[in-house]
Amino acid sequence: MKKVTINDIAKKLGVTPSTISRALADNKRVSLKTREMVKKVAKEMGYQPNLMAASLRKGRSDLVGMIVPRINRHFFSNVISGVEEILNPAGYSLLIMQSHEKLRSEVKAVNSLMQNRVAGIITSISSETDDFGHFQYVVDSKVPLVQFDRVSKELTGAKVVNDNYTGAYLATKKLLESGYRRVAHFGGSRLLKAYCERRRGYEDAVKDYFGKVDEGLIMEDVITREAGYLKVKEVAKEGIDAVFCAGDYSAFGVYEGLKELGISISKEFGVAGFGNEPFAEMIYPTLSSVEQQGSEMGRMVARQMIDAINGSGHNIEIVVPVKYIDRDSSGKVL
Amino acid sequence: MKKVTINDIAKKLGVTPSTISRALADNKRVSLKTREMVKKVAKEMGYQPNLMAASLRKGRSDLVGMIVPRINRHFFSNVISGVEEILNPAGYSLLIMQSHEKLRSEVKAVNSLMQNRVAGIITSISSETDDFGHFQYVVDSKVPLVQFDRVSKELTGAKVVNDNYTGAYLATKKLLESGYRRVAHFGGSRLLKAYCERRRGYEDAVKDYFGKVDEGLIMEDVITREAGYLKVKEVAKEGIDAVFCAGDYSAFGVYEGLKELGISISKEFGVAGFGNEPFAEMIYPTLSSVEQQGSEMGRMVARQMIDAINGSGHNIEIVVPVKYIDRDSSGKVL
DNA sequence: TTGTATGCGTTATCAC
DNA sequence: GTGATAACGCATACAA
Repeated sequence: MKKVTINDIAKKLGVTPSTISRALADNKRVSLKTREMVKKVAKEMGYQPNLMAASLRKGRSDLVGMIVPRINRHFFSNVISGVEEILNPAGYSLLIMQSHEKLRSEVKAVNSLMQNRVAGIITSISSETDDFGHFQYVVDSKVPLVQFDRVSKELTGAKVVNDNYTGAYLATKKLLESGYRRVAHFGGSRLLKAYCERRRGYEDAVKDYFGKVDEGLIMEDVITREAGYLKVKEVAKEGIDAVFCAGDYSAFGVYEGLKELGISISKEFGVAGFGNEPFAEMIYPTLSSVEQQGSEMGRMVARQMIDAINGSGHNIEIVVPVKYIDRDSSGKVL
Repeated sequence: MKKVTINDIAKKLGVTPSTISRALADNKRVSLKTREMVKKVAKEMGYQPNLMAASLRKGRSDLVGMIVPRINRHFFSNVISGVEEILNPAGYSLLIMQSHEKLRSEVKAVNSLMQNRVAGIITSISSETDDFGHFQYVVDSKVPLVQFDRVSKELTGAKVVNDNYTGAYLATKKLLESGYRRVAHFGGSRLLKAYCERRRGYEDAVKDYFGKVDEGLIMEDVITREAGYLKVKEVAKEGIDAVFCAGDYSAFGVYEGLKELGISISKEFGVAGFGNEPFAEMIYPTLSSVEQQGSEMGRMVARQMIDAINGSGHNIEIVVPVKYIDRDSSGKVL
């Protein structure tokens, strides 16, 4: 089955390819009658436009590239889903790549996308990335770049981030109001703004409550389940009675450590996480957490991208609200 | 910054575009000296090949399409990850679309991918799909189609599936050996082979143990958390003392129902799931489940696709082994 | 309202 | 070992 082209249709109808091209594009300069006829015949012949040819001709494709650290992370896959929700109906398809948190992969991904002449690139920067040359190249090439979650101030273009600060503030505040006195913070990498913001939220909440913050209660790079487990076993004996974790996985590690120590979560020790992973409401006791609205974020990102592609892009940072979900782990009710 | 083409390089070096094209492709017919020179200059000039042009000319692209029901499902995102792991180094990029379990979206996705002239399509069929015309069209167009997990016998091409049967058999067997006497099955849609296989595994395990299976213990379309919750409340009073669920989410629903009924999981009522979602080992008691090796599956799928693209495709069904993970919910030890 | 001509950037088939 | 030329399928500026 040979692919049918507009030339084939043209021949069949006794007109020229240009007419077919215009008719299929619903160009008003073609009579309605011809347009309908062309579309009918095109369908009958099983015509499928060759988007590569069209893109080559037009100098731009309907492909949008997306680079995320890992696709199989709840948050990222939700964002992807939200992006598709808007981009697909708008006629764009998503070319997805993973950086696996590696700069090298990220650079490769950017090159691959650029070679595919994508209409734009959406990305959440790898945690390892400290050089932005590859993304600068994108910007310099006038290819719209929209960043989300993990963004760099060095790069121009739209940025969409979570309100990490407020989420962290609310989670910490609740722990304090529940009566816990020494609330620690298990944070993430200082290199990523998202984690800095969460730390700031924690600090401000503590400051607003106590007037000052004890730096000794802040531990950085405690972001995995394993790290949370080890760290809580190390510090729980030191009078700490609650912890706001910058991620749900480390919060779960904290659960494991506390259970092993025979310390009752909630009753004796408060815990709050960030991310609202599916398991947060499934574990015992249920984990208070901050929900990042992944798909909502994806939709915002997609809209920014469409604007940028249409030349009406803004160089702004959009803050998507988060939702603090209060559950049992941060109350003293149990 | 105008895009630099092979013509620009040719002009700069005083040779013709053909030579540049050949040199960049490492064609032996051009002298080593020239090849090196061309590559050097190309890099200096910041040349990025235009893959759309190359694809148009060659009649095939380096894009592989992938259609999954939902990207933000643990299993599917793992498969995607595995596929990328193999496909990217091989020079292919993934064009991903979601069907959201809707036939209409699936058809649209197929058309979109075909219009982008993908080199092949990887898919896990939507649960709603009962007509395969769109995929048949792919096959007829000689575009390699590789199916995984949810496959249809009606379509030729490589298929990669989990060993659903054995996983279900082992999970059920363990429940029986733990001493539960009336083990029910909460299954999925009868339309999907994966669920049929799980049901078969359950049935055979029960048959091997009791000599016969009580059809009354099998409930279909109980696959969501909500459904599991409702169904277990409905049947727990009827003497059933264990259930093998075709999915972890319904198993969690069962947990919720049992807790509400004051029935002790494991001690009084055994539960096993399928999928080994991250939460399975985080909930209380830990949930026995069957692990589907998503990324391994993805890698197999990708290899089949590459073979198919290279013309050495096989029309086979590959069964990827699963791993039954025995945890607390299916023992009577607690 | 339709046709003509040209080019998008690349590769492949001839020549030389 | 390199060059000239055509073609992939489509869209558009310009003519008619």
